[in-house]
Amino acid sequence: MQVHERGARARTRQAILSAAIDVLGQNPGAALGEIATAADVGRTTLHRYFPERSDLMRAVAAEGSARLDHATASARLDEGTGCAALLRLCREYFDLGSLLSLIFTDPDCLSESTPIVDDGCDDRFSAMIDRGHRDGTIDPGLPAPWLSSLMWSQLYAGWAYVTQHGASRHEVLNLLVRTVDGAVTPRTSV
Amino acid sequence: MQVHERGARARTRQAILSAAIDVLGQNPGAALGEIATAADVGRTTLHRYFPERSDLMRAVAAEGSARLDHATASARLDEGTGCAALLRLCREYFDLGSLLSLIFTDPDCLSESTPIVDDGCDDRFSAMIDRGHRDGTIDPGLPAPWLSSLMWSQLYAGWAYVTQHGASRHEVLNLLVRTVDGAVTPRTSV
DNA sequence: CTCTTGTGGAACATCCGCGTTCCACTAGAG
DNA sequence: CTCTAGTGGAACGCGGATGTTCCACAAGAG
Repeated sequence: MQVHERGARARTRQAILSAAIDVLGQNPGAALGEIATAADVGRTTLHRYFPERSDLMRAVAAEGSARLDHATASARLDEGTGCAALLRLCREYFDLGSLLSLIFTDPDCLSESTPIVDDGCDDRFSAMIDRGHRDGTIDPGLPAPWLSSLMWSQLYAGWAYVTQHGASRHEVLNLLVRTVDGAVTPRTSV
Repeated sequence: MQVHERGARARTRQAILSAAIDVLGQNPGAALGEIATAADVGRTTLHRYFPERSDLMRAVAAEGSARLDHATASARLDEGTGCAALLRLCREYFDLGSLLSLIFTDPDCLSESTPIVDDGCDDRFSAMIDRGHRDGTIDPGLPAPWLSSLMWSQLYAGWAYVTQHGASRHEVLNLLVRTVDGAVTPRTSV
């Protein structure tokens, strides 16, 4: 039954990739043995799916980019005010979980597949920020690249806060949205 | 002249430590040879000052903690409103430069010497935030530990922005202060 | 000058992660 | 049952980083 074979192989491959994202997020220089242990497979099996470390890194980058693109699509960046879209994006990205650590601690990993994070060169993101500048929901003094850095750093801080302090994802997400909202909203009094 | 000898040894030791902070900040797993090259000394000399890698790491942690404490003291956390003190702290910490990268990419490194960063367990920091909560300059809905995470993540984002985008330190610091200020200031309209 | 100090280079043994190979075990298809 | 796919363990060679030793060189003190 080839379908079952593919199912088993696909399942193992996915387990390795998920474990790799978790482990590499906390330690980009982790040994392959650690990843194999985390995935609950032997190191031999890992090498059977990804002969060299670089093969695994490429697959991790592809998986991460796919999850990232899915989250971006779910945020519907072109709907509502610029600020509302930005906060929707924060909520979607926050669900990426441990992938946030990997994106932040190993920027070069994903940057070759999807150079979104560091460079603010994502057209959709820039367009969203520009819309916010025009509709008055985002401070025009804050350029899109800086807001990209701002958002990613707070996402990482929030995720680290959850994992290290054992706080509720929901509560931390609320704090995060609150501070991002406050940071980008034009100051009415001043 | 023992003074001169001590001066020479202290100078070399300091050069190694500064180079280690720079190099390890960009790559926590850097080889000792890279650090030695960056410090413009031979690998033999590095081992003469720090026999094992762990010795160097400890010294780096001590040096980082010292710089951190000095910056904290310069911010005079007990003067002015809570928000003003927080922004002063951001300005002082931003001057730490490449040490920011090390603190953020290798949290375990300094956490044993000065567990400030992740835990919001610094009493002076908590007192400053509490004062801000009372004097109305910091949103009472934002707890001190989260503001600590927020501040550090923004500092790292700002430093990375300077090093990668080649932006002016002054401009980036202004953006940083602007967004931190907006994030913590209570919303008057809402 | 000589002697001490600080240094750098070369060589070496060692350790650890990587990549490979081979073999034994288990579960499901037939 | 047999056969096959998938897996895990043991062992090996390789390469890079580490830690050590020895020796040569330069600069300043005496």
